[in-house]
Amino acid sequence: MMDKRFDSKSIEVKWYEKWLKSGAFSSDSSSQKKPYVIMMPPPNVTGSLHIGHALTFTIQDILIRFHRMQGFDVLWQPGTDHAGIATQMVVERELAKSNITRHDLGREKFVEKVWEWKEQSGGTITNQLRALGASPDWDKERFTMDEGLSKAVNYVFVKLYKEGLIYRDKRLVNWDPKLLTAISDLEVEQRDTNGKFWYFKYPIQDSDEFLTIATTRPETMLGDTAVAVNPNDERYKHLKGKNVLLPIINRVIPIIFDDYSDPEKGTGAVKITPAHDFNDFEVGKRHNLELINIMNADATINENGGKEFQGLDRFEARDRIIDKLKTLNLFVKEETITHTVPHGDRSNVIVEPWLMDQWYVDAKKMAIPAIKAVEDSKTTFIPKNWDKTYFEWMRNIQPWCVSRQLWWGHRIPAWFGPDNKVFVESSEQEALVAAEAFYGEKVELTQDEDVLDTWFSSALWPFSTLGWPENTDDLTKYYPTSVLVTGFDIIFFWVARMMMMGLHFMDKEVPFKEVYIHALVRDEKGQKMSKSKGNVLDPLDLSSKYGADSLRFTLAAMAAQGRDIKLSEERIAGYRNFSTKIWNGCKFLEFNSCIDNIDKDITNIDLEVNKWIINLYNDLNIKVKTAIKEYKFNDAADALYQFIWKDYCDWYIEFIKPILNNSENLKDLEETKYISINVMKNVLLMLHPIMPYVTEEILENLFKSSNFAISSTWPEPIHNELTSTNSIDLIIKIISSIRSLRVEKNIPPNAKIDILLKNADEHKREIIKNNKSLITNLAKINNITFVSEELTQSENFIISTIDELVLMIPLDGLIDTAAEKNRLNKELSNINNEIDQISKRLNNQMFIDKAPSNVVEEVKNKQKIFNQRKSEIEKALINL
RNA sequence: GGGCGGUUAGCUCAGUUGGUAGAGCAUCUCGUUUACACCGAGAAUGUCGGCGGUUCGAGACCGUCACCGCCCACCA
Repeated sequence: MMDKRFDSKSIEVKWYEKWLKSGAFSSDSSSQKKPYVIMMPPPNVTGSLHIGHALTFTIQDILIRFHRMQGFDVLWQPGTDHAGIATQMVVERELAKSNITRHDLGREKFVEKVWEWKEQSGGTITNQLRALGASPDWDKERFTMDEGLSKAVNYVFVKLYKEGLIYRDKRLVNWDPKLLTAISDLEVEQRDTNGKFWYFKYPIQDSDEFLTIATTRPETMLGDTAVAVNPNDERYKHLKGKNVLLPIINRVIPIIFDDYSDPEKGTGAVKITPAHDFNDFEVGKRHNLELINIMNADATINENGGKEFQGLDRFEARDRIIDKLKTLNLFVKEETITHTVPHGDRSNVIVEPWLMDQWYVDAKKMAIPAIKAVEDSKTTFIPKNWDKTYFEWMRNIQPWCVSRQLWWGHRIPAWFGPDNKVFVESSEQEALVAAEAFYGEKVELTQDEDVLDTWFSSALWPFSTLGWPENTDDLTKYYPTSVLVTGFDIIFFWVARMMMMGLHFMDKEVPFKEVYIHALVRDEKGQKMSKSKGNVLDPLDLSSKYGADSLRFTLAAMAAQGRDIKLSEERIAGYRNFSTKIWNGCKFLEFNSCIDNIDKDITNIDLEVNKWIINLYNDLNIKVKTAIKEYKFNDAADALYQFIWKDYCDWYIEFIKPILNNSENLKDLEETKYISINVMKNVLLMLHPIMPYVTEEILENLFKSSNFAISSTWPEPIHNELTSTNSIDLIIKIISSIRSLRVEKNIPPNAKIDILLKNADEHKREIIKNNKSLITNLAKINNITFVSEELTQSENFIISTIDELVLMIPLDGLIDTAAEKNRLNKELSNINNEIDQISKRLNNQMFIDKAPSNVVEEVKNKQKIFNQRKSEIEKALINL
């Protein structure tokens, strides 16, 4: 005898091994099958699996398993991302434990260390993926820094440079003074911060007047090269052509007139620091202002800030400057404000706009075809409205700063000659050749120290993983890919950039035809999960506690919900119960040796119950297939849950118990064994993409199947020549009514009672007679008698109405008259409400005239039934 | 400031061509009949955020207000 509970843990490892060994995960570019391709968003090699990964990979695995069963040549391309900053930080932290910095090691040694670390722990996340049951083509696993992909990165950089789409520029960058690297706009997070607004007086040259300015960053005044006022600001019109004397530094700087200055803000006069503020930089360009850089890379004040402050940290300098201005009597006031301040998303420190040379991609130009492709529906977003987000960003895209002052990453293939002339070539040899041609002699070159933004290589992922720039079979067959599955948080970081690069390099072909955007997982209160809040749900814990299947089913069931998924552990526990339910239901079939008939060929299906479950199964088959194709995973999960638990286990199994126990009627027995097992087998196959483990285990262990679900074909509807019949639905209604009355009237569970049925027409009598045993068994009654219209209601009956049917239970002396009156009155008032509603509609001539006739008919029919029920209950009340 | 969402049962949420509201969980009552107590049977539960409009008919469509959330840009 099997265990009552299904033990997920013991079978998961076993099945994963079996799948791997069977080659089920492998794609085959030489097969004639049509391709279905998903590029797995490569997780950070430093990472470990969090619940968001679990969601995205579960969805992808469902799609992959589904399409594999649909007969596609499926490629789910796995891999990991070198994650420049993140990985470098991890390894630096490791080194810090032994009091070593990366500078102690030097670049080459450090990078070696990172590779070592990657070899050791880089496989963590992919191993965790296996625990989830993910079925990518592991043989094709790639890493963004492996040889082939690095070659692609190099090729792209050089090509784009030569096309003028990559260039070097000196402008303000977002400088992270902790990580000591530039970061892109997207890596900057604006955070609400409590700060202060300080007002200072700048003395006007050759005058007793002062100009009062306001600032949130007093330290930047050391680099001021102007004060701006609005040309239309009456208060300052008289200052045209004047200068102010910058306090402390004692630099004479002009008062300039520029629309940038907003008379409503602060004092209407704004200090201009072109080297340390993005807006001021633009103003500076317009007015030809000097750019004075006052900071070092670590955000300490440099020599341009004056002896007094040189070497101080920016915040310390700020305090000192305020003090100094106070002593100079130039301090006016301070206000406490909340404002947004840019922070580095990795370092969490305030970033400084800093003037320097960096490499940029001309994103504006590259975005044009990427925008058009979505406008023309070459690529579509699901849900549709995400294309707005995409357009919004793409149409306002800024130059993409792709250089990073890190050591871990793809080193930029640029070499500098003696006079800083740059040579961008795919190798040092080629750069040397180019330099020699340029200078007319052999020269020494030094390679650019910087590496590329990690997203630069990720942007190539859909084709670099397939062997590009070589023209491989994989590339021909699998590009463009079918769908990209991801969260909305990386539409900008990744989706947009893959579109740009894909269209540019792959012969104007989009990298994916569809982009399915799913929600982000939050905790049960809707908060972002984070380690510091301690509200993290670890998918591996959950998986080992409840089984990977339960976690997967939960995520699928919640997948279609809004933007956020609020995940609670209880929900997963609920679906763990579902696996147990399936297991037990199937055990019942096994116990009744239904498997004997799994391959029988029975064509005539006679029993109503069997026809009934077949019809429900056929509906389910279409529903699940459609739902998955439309990315409505919750619909698929709900439909399966409903069918298995309610329809199959609660009703069908109960219905067939007497048939299976009665070996006298061999024909019914054989038919029922055959249908019960085949329907369940097919449902398990349909469930397999969502719950791969339990389905495999049941098919093999209980149903003795020799084929794996993973490589089975998707089941088809069966016996769909059967005309649908509602007879079982009527039976179910009758049983439910009787049960309901029993509980309400406190009729002992084991008391066998009789029931009387009134108002049953020939057709209904036929159905009820044919299925009498179902009713008597499940409602625990003795007998059903049809009675005529004339039978008078007496106090010996309790009644219930099912459409026009009247169900009566004779109960001599057992009726609590008052309670029964109560119940009937309540029912009556419900019915009256319904009748009121219906009458209102039917009395409305406009409704009769304008509504479609079938709707009107429906309402009239309802009216008839409710009126019948009303009169029955009124009769009963009178007789009480 | 620009954009995108949300507001439905105690909780979490479904509800795609407008026909009169559903699921899971939680709650309460009853029950161990040989698949399952991670179970079964039953019960209770809603002015579908407010107001206005379109319509015979609105949870759904339009307008407007309120509250909540997210993204982008900014507050010198």
